[in-house]
Amino acid sequence: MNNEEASKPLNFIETIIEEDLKNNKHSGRVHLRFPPEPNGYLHIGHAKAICLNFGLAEKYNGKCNLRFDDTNPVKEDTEYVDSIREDIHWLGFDWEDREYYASDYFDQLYEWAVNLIKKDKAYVDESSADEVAAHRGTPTKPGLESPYRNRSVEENLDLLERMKSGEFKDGSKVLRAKIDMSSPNMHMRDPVMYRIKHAHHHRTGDNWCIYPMYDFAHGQSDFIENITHSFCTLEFEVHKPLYDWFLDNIIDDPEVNRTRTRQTEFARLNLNYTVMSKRLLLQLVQEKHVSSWDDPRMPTISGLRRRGYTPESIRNFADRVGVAKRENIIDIGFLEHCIREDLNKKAQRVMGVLNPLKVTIENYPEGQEELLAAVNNPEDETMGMRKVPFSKTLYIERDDFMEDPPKKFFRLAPDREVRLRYAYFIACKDVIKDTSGNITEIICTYDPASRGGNSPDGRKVKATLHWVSAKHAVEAEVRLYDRLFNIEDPYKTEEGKTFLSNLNSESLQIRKGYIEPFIKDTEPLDHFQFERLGYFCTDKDSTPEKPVFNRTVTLRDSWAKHANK
RNA sequence: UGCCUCGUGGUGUAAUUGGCAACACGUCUGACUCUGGAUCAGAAGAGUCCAGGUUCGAGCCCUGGCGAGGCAGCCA
Repeated sequence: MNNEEASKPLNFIETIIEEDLKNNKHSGRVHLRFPPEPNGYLHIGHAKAICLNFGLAEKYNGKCNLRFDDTNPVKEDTEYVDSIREDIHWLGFDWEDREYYASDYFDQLYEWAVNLIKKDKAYVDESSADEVAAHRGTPTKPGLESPYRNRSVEENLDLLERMKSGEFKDGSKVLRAKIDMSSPNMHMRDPVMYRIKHAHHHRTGDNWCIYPMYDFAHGQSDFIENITHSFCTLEFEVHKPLYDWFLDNIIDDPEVNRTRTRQTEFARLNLNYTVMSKRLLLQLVQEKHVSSWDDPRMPTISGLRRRGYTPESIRNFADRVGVAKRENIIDIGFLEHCIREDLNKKAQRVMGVLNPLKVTIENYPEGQEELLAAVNNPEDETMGMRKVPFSKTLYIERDDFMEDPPKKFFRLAPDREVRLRYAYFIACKDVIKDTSGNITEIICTYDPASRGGNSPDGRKVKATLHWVSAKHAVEAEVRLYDRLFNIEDPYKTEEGKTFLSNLNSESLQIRKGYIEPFIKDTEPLDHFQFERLGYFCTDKDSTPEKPVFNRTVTLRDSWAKHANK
């Protein structure tokens, strides 16, 4: 731990860990785990949990396991385990050889279930699912005991064995813990431990036809792996008494029980202008509202990666949003701040025009070309310089010219002079329009003495524009992304509508861009700043013949802010 | 009308045995600038959900309210 870390105030989770360390509860060990279910792609909310668990392990010189919580074969798939592995590694974390699966523990769990029956703490119930639900009561009304609750140990043992051997149909029987049907905590009302599912499991194949429930697998998995602290999100808070009940009834040694893992809950991450539920993200993918799980508009880690987010920016974001128990909604602008901050330091600068306006420099010699020196990154001298070609016919951004400019518009206008970055001062002399009055071209003159961007007489210009030589420009597809939803809270809908009605129909706009030749050899995941426009990232669809860029985020734009007022 | 958890600037997170409510993002000024970017300097913005109580002193302790979220899958 460095000094900066040591002086930073602790969050409530670090306080718990340090307290346990101080009391030597686990002999100085900190051993955590990140336990995703492989039923979907990881999103930025998971990134918070990943950074929390792996980050804490790093900070306290401990370990963090990756454990797939794969107790429900009908929802899970190896495609998801592969993506989860890739995403965590990409974020920069490593679980070494500690990649575990809840399904690794099926034998042990079964043995514990048998033991619980022997202690008369579990029974086989053959009520239907509807009956079980009806008998459970409601949060305000106690439940009713099942008619099968008091079978003999022998009968229960026999029935469980036969459930396991495949004798019964799905849904016909369950194994339940015998706890308290009148508990004020619904989860303690004889929770289901095992259900019958004749389904193929991505790892255990057809070995099993009964599968443990989350509650009967999670705490025990933590225990088996010798986890010291089990961090999960708030919705599991009401499960904690059950987490403890199973372990208390499984572990016979009181000393082991005293030091075993404890669950601590924290508030999950929420972001405005997006949704963070795997179910809804799956729906967006399946119904083709987005192209895939890694569509750059998705809040998935793979989507953010493709969008151009860096691991550092996400880790920094996770670190800075902090962790607490109260519900929170983080402004997506804060995530954007984090990526701008990182890319500002790292990104290669390049000039590109996305909405071109042709400029002819009338006093520039026909056929002449020259190379002008440009800085690759003003924030990082070591990134060096490059040459940008200049010629008589250029493109500038259409927004950078106004025939009749308002008061605070500094850019190009008739008879006004501006600088072309790293090139020359130019002044607008004429405007050419088509028959319907649209501007098709502007005619400018340049000042040869201002080569490189400064005029020897010291005169100032109020604006510097980016530009590209028409002849040398590389054509590219540029994908401009915006927020996926129109409103902060996509769940807020009119009567009878779903979150889909809040989808932003303009979240993707495709443009043909003209980029300086420097980007010719770009490869997927390269980051650039297109000067004055934003940060861009080469897409995986990109080819040398047809480069494709995704806009990660715009630059901050105080003019746009002013213009919108 | 049950149980659990949580209420601190617009947003998020702090305030370690009670001691002038701090930091970040955002917002607004100004400086600088070959990116209306970055950077730098500054400002506004909460008296800590409410009401009582203990105390010289309460965001923190006590009591009572109010509000928000979670819990009734053979999902996790």
